[in-house]
Amino acid sequence: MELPDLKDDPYLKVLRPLVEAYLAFELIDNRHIKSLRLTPSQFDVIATLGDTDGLTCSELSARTLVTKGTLTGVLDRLFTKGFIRRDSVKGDRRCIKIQLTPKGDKMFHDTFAAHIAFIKPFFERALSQKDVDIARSLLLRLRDSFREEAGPASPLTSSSTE
Amino acid sequence: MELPDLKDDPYLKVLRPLVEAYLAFELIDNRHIKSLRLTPSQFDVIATLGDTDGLTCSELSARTLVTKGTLTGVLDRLFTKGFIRRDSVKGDRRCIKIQLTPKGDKMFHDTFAAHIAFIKPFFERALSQKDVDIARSLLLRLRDSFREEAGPASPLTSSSTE
DNA sequence: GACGCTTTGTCCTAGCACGGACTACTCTCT
DNA sequence: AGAGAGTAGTCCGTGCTAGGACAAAGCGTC
Repeated sequence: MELPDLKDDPYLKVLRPLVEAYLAFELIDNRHIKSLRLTPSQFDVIATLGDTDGLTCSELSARTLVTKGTLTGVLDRLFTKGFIRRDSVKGDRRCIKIQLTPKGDKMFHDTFAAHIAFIKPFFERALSQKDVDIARSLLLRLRDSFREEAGPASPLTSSSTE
Repeated sequence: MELPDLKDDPYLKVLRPLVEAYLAFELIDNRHIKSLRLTPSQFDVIATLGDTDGLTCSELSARTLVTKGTLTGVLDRLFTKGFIRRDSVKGDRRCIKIQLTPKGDKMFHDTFAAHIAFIKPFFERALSQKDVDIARSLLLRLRDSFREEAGPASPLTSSSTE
């Protein structure tokens, strides 16, 4: 994407690698998820629901990379696959509590740890322990630079700023 | 996405920052592109076509992040906006040469440098010159780790392995 | 209780992603 | 020349995305 010919610029020298590293990761990641007969969004939702006792749609879209509007369709497909239930919530008839079914829970336990184990060696192979710490720190500084003036950057991965 | 609770694992400590840094960048980047009344894919195509004397569809999809199948639609929309021409190629009637129109060329020159200038400060602010070199090296190692056993990873950003 | 304001989830539009199927054309090999 | 293999671009199906519009429901105030 918009990877410039002006890439000789010293500061932009990190743009391409950032994009390329992420895309290379994403390719591998998605390929593995696909082998589970899930889409990335579906995996995201199942992983987020795992080991909880149910979340509402808005909680789900806040904790995943799936926006509110998209969530409806993703949940529809997970529902027809039998992985989730939609229960009404006592006390607030606007909300719907999304929960994993036993089948969904099995999917979560069968695949989640396996997925992590699959991903991990790619990092181990590339970076030493020390490298990890350095990379982590630099990436977080970059992230924060982009987040700072980003306006309402949405609480996407707002998690621990760590 | 699939960001684990197992994130205490030392090697995965770099997964979240990688994803978050990229997404934070992408948010800013796309926001600016949108202000130009273009989509990221459209910008990608225009930037790639800029300062060339025309590319075929397959060259375009090799140099951008837009796949062959998606390209048709993207080009359709750029065509109706008057930014590109589709000319037949002498000597190979399978090919179509995609070229910027004067209007497209103006768009390219007006916006490309401006976009780079817009992005650059975010990097400058976060990283010193030295940091850039380190980050670059680590990210490239990560990228290559993911690319190695990636099978036919498609010549996406195959550019210089640098 | 009636007024407004916010939140929740759904639906809609335009656009993009991928991969597979398909047609049209070119190239290679015999 | 003819057969087979490869390439170029299009089209299709399924799914995802952002953002905006919307109705239903809850909350605050008077």
